Amino acid sequence: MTKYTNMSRRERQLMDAVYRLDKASAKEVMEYLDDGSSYSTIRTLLRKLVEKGHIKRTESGLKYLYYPVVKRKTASQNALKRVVSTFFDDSPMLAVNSLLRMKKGAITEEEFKQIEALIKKKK
Amino acid sequence: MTKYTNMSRRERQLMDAVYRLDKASAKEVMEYLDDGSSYSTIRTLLRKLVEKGHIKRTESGLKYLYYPVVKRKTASQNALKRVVSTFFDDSPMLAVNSLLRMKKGAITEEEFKQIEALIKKKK
DNA sequence: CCTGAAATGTTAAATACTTAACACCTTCTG
DNA sequence: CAGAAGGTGTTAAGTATTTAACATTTCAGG
Repeated sequence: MTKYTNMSRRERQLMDAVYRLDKASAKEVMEYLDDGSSYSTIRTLLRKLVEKGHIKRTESGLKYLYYPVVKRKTASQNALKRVVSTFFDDSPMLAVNSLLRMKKGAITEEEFKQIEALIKKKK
Repeated sequence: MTKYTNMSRRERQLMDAVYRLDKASAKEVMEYLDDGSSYSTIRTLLRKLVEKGHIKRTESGLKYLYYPVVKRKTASQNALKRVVSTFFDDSPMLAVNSLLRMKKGAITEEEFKQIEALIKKKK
């Protein structure tokens, strides 16, 4: 039984915005998305996300700031897992491969060192 | 203006199934998902995806096999890009980092060689 | 042949998502 | 202190998604 608790398209879109902005007012989210939706619409969507427990909000002066319930780090791991599972046969290494190819420009010395260190730790 | 042509929740779910199965009949998709949806439901969803141009189908005996229009490789790159952009500040290297940490168990000699080769090519 | 299994095609109701209008509440400013 | 600016809360209509029923087709076996 595949559980099926993902978000709707729009909810996902809003969540992505909130994750990128880290913590944002309705206005900031609206400006970030910049897709013509009214301020009212964005507010309603954010409220729904709060109701569903995906984000919380905190007062900041007279307005609210919204932020994700699941920490960015956790969410990023989940997102990667999903991609790895769907497209890379559950092999993180295949995904690494793909990312390295994707990267524009050279890999700097520093980046190289970092990867090397991680790999050593693993071995 | 953020364009907003993503799929619905359910569509995304079906597409993921099709990508994992590579090419599958409605029945196979249903069994893969195993979420209690009726066969009829799965078929309707697949038909919609065909209508929207996300998948195609080909006859195989008396049934149809469905397969994605966008190749697995392309789709995987897009998916990675989205995650990297949302959660890793557009830095593929940060995502690599995260993937290496995620990987269970050690990194084999072969895997290490492969990464090394890729990095060399980049430098 | 004729019947059942395994598909498919079509359609429509139920639910969920999406959008935005309208009314109200604080500040700030002239 | 009136009213504009920038917030908020509530509500409801319009769309899209989601589900599944029902009718139809094809083919294999008795």
